[in-house]
Amino acid sequence: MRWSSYFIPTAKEAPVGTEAVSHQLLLRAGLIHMLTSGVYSYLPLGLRVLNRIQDIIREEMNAIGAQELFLPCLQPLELWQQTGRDKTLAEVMIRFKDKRGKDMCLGPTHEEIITDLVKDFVQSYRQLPLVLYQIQTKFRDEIRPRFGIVRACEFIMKDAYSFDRDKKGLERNYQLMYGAYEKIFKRCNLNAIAVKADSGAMGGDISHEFMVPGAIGEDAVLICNACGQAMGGAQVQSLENGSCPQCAKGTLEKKVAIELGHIFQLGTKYSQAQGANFLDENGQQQTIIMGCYGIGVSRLIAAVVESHNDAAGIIWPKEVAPFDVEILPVQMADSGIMELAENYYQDLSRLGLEALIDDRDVTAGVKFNDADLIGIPLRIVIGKRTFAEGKVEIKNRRTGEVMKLGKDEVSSKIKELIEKV
RNA sequence: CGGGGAGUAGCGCAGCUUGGCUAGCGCGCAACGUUCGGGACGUUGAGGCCGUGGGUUCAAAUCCCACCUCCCCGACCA
Repeated sequence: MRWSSYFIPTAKEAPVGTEAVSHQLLLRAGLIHMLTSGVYSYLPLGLRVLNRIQDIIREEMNAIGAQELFLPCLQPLELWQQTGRDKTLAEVMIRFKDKRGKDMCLGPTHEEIITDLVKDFVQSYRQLPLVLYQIQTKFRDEIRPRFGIVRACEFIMKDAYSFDRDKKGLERNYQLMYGAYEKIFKRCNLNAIAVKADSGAMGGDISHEFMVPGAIGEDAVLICNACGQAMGGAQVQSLENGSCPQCAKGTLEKKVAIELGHIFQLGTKYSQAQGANFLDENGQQQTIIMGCYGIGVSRLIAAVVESHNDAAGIIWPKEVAPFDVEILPVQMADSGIMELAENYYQDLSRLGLEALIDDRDVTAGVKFNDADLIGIPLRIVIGKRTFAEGKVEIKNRRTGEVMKLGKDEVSSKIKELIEKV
């Protein structure tokens, strides 16, 4: 992409009232824009990051045999009345009547919808297990939206649902999801820790939350300073200032954290209420055993920025960066420099790399500062300082390290350099 | 919903206490010139229902009342 014609509205100052670093940087770097409280637009740069995170999630979900589908967010309230969650989720549910006066809502989550779907198509144990997932917009009229896209009223979630004939199958799928979640967060360069959690409005017995401790967050985790054991959920309250129940040696340190994902062994809460049954090999009717597994996809963007930034801006991990490389020609008036920049741009796209070339006619300082702000991991700086000697500079956004390369080596070595970022 | 703060140009702010003439400043934006490796400089210019509605007054950004919106702290959640 050419910066001059690409929509990246960067800002020097953070908008008033923003507190979280990730919120400020996402706004300043032109990734998101607020429409109203808790409702955000994703601008081209933000959408690129979102897409890369979604790609990672899809790969890991598909790898454990989950199948992607896409459910409606426009939903009849009667499905929610079957489980009673029209009442338990009443606070956050956005409800309205359609033209015929029918009660409708915008889906705050999708357990009822998927159970209704599966009920219609699964009749036999031969069709189980089944694991389905989607990446979808959820609507929750949050009591208090916070920290930009960390808690939004309209947000993107990956939600997966497992359907098994017995508890053993559920436990197996639960473990597979657990493993996939660890991989997803690791690939996003997030230091997530899994803690046992309360099931809350979802229901069921066992559940785990994946938390990333940091400067902000709406949750808290306790971490033992001796054995490293992490605890969350109800334990945060009950064990605060206590000694570690795991090793009995260390004390527990409280840290705020962002909840990235939550997995639940639901059991039969929904299948029973909605009549999702199957026949076993003896012709006996059984209730499907369910699990559900959520990741706050849009929230991950904020969590990554919260974990990877410095005073100058965002430092994208290469796995989720909106571009692989930024090409920064310093002297626009120098035709040799511009030609080389254009050649790199062509070469990189031939190599399958996403490059952003800053072809704006602005001073070097503006380009350097904006480059730091939007945080592309690797930067090729072409300027007269080194151009005359046939060299260009490669700068690592994270370390600040600058390497000089012969101008003809760049295209052949760039992939290797990106790998090492 | 309870408690606190704030709405003045695209963004950041001053002015309000003690009403008064054409509502200012910085950034950004447009044009021209000089600059050109870490947010350059000069000149000129465009851009405002001062959150909304009502009231007080000769006169309201400023005083009074009501409402709306946003942010921060609590309960909820990915």
